[in-house]
Amino acid sequence: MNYQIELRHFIYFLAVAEELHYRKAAEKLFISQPGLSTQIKQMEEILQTQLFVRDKKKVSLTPAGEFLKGEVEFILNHLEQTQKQLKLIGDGHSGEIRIGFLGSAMQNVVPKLLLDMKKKYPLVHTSLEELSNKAQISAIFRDKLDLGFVRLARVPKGLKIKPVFEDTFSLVLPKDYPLDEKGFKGIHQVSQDDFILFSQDYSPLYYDTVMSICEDGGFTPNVSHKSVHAQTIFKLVENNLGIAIIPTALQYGFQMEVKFIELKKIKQRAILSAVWKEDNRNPALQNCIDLLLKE
Amino acid sequence: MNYQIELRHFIYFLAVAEELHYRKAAEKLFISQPGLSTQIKQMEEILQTQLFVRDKKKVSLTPAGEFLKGEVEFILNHLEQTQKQLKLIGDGHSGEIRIGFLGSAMQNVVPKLLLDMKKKYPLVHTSLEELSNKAQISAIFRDKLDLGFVRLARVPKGLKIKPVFEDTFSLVLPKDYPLDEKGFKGIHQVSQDDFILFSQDYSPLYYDTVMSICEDGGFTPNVSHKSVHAQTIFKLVENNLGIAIIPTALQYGFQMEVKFIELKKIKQRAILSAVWKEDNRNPALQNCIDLLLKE
DNA sequence: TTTTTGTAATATTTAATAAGTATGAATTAT
DNA sequence: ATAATTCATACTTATTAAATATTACAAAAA
Repeated sequence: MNYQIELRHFIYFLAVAEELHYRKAAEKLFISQPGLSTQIKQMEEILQTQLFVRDKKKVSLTPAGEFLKGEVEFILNHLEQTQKQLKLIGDGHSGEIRIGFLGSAMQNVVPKLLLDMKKKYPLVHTSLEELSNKAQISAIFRDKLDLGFVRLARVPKGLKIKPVFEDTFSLVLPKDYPLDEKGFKGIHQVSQDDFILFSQDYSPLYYDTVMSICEDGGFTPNVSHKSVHAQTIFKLVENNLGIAIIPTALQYGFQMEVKFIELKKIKQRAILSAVWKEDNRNPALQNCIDLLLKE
Repeated sequence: MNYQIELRHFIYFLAVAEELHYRKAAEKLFISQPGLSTQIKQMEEILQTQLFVRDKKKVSLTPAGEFLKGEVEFILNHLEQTQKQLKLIGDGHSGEIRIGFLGSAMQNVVPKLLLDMKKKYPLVHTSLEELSNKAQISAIFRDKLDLGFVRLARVPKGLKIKPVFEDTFSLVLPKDYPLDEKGFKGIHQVSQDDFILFSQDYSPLYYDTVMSICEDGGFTPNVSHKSVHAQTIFKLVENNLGIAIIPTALQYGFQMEVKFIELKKIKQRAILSAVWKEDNRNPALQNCIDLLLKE
């Protein structure tokens, strides 16, 4: 008596509305004609609206039926589309990946990944956010980020980390500094200068690495300024407030009056790593990581 | 084995997606928990997509499930509306338009529209609901509302927005405040007062506009209270807890012991806009919009 | 530790109901 | 007339949703 309308009703209705003929519609649906009759009748009862006029020898739609036909076509199409879309998302071919990164990852790793993703999974959207190491780790834990690009040696339990880019370090010097690529023999030559570094808090690994570079050169650097922005560091160097050591990749993309000397002979490397949560449920993420690590 | 998805599945799914708890969802649906479990499982099989993660002790949605939740909300709302429309058409009327509005739209725009509609389309029913900007946008997206009246500068993709009423702002002052229309020279005269505003969350555009009015007056307002109801704001002003700036139209329709000074010389205007979904399928809506925009 | 509590998943049975068969009534065509 | 075609009704069968009872597992409490 008090049934609920179901999609089956809509499918049957549409067949009758198209054929305007119960037997033919029933054949198309591979059910018996009486079954179809009762279902349509039931449907009219549930909706409390007459949908067809059975006018002795021919069936036709009422205005309400005409309206419903349009709606049912829309609903069934929309449903089909939804199912397709759903399957894609479930298989990781669609959806969204939220990526966090350090500014320095924007020089090569991240853009390359975005291009590869777009090529292989054009339906996957990405959202990008520049964040500190710490903020990325925390965001990944809270499931606010799927993938991060950090400079860290290790990460808390539950997260996975893989190096994705290894870079040399470079000295950043003011344009008029009395030393150039040719004259450069070793890091000890700048031991008397003030140093401008990324703050320890922002990237402990970077900080420790730079310290060890200087130690290997036989001195402890005099750190005059700390910053979290490459832009700021360059600006300070430009204004003769000190010199810096940065991952080489960072020298591209800024318009600055400074010069660089790449520290090729030094063993330390600036390592950028990808981080993600082991049990992340985003199906698109695995595809993304596979793409990132495949080479 | 090879079943077909049914609306029942969607209704069950939505309950679980909302409660994230099988037993509670089952109770809400007045069915048994095992029945619900099997139906959801069947649904996942039919769709060939995992929708929930049952993580021993807690249930959560997969990205695919998250996507489906939004779609199901839309589909079920649309269906409900379709049934209502169908019944009206079957009964010889011609449909229903569901309108949402901010309280301030009730002073002129909405009543006028209702009168015009009644005159031109007497068989079209309207349902009205007072909602915040945000709630209207969300309801329009989920097909719970056909037309909204908001104060927003822009709306998400897929929605259309058109200004329909431009209003000045007015100062709201306590009855005994030592300033009146004659003595009023500019907004700077009230720069020392506390301000009571509609909350930023409720109407960001209003908030920003009031801020810019004060900035133009050379000060940053000291906001002491925020509210979402004009009634409350007037009450607070009446009790000398501060002064307010509101769209002028709001001053009508309330019985309050406050006085108003219209800020005629100020360039900012309170703009009320109509919003609707581009691909809304309600046939009565287009007529309504035409009527609304024709002047 | 063991017990209790709260959770979802199985197994089995029962009840609801969609769909089938057979048939009838009404209409048109021959 | 008679036959053929249409949809509706009565009744039966087969399918399947949903209920009951139970299990399995984990977390919280004793």
